[in-house]
Amino acid sequence: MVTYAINKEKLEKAAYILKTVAHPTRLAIIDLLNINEKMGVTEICEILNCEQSLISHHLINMKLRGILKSEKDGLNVYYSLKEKDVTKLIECIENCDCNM
Amino acid sequence: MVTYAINKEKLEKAAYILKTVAHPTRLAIIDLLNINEKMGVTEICEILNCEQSLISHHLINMKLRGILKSEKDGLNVYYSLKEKDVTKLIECIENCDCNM
DNA sequence: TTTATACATGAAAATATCATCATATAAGCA
DNA sequence: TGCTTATATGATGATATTTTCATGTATAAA
Repeated sequence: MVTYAINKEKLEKAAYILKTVAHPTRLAIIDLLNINEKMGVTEICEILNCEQSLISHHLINMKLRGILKSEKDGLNVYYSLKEKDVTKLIECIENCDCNM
Repeated sequence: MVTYAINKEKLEKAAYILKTVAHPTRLAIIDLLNINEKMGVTEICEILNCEQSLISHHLINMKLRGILKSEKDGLNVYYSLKEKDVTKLIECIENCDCNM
C-alpha cells in the first residue's frame, strides 16, 4: 500500500503559488526585487523593457496573491517582496541546473 | 544602477519548469513518485481518483518536459522522476509555510 | 488651474491550458 | 483468433491566462 504525502489543500495552495510565479516576466520581477528591495513601476518597466500597463497587471496580481507588497510615496508606488521565502524558489531553480 | 541577476533564457527555462509543475494533480503525481520511485498509470489513477486519460496526458506532458521518465514492462508503463531535483522545489514549497 | 508624470483599471482580443470523450494500439491470455 | 487489460492519442469544448489598448485617477510642478 502506498502512502500519500501532501494533502489536497496543501497541493492546491502550492500549485497556486507556483502558477503565480511561473511566468518569465514575473520571475524577472521577483528576481529584481530580490536584489533591489524596493522598486518603482516605471523602473521595472524600463529594466525589463516591458509596457507599463502589463507590468502593472503583473505587479497587482502578485500583490493580490500575497507575493508582493507595495507602498506609495508621492507619485511613485514602490513594490517589494512580501515574503522573502519566495526567493528560495528562485534559488532552487538557479541551483537546479539539471537537464530540464 | 541596478544589477539584473538571472538572464532571460534561464528565466524562461525556470518559468517553463514551474508552469509544468504548477498544477495540483501534477504536484500530486510528483509527490507520489517522490515516495514510490516507480508507479504504473492505473495505480496513479486509482490513488488520485482521476480518469486514466487525464492522468496519461499529465504524465506524458511531464515526460515531454523532462520531469518524468518512463519504462515499459509488458502491459504496464512505469513512470518515475527523471531528476530528483524537482522534489527540492516541492520541499521548498512545503517548508514555505508563509502566509501565501 | 493647466499640464505632465506615475500608475491603475477594465474591456477585448489573442493565446494557452485543462478536461472529456471516443477511439487506437499493444501486450498478454483463453 | 478473439478477448481483455493497460496505456496512448487526438479532437473538441470549456476555461483561464496574457497581452494590448484606451482611458482613468492621483500627485506634483509650472
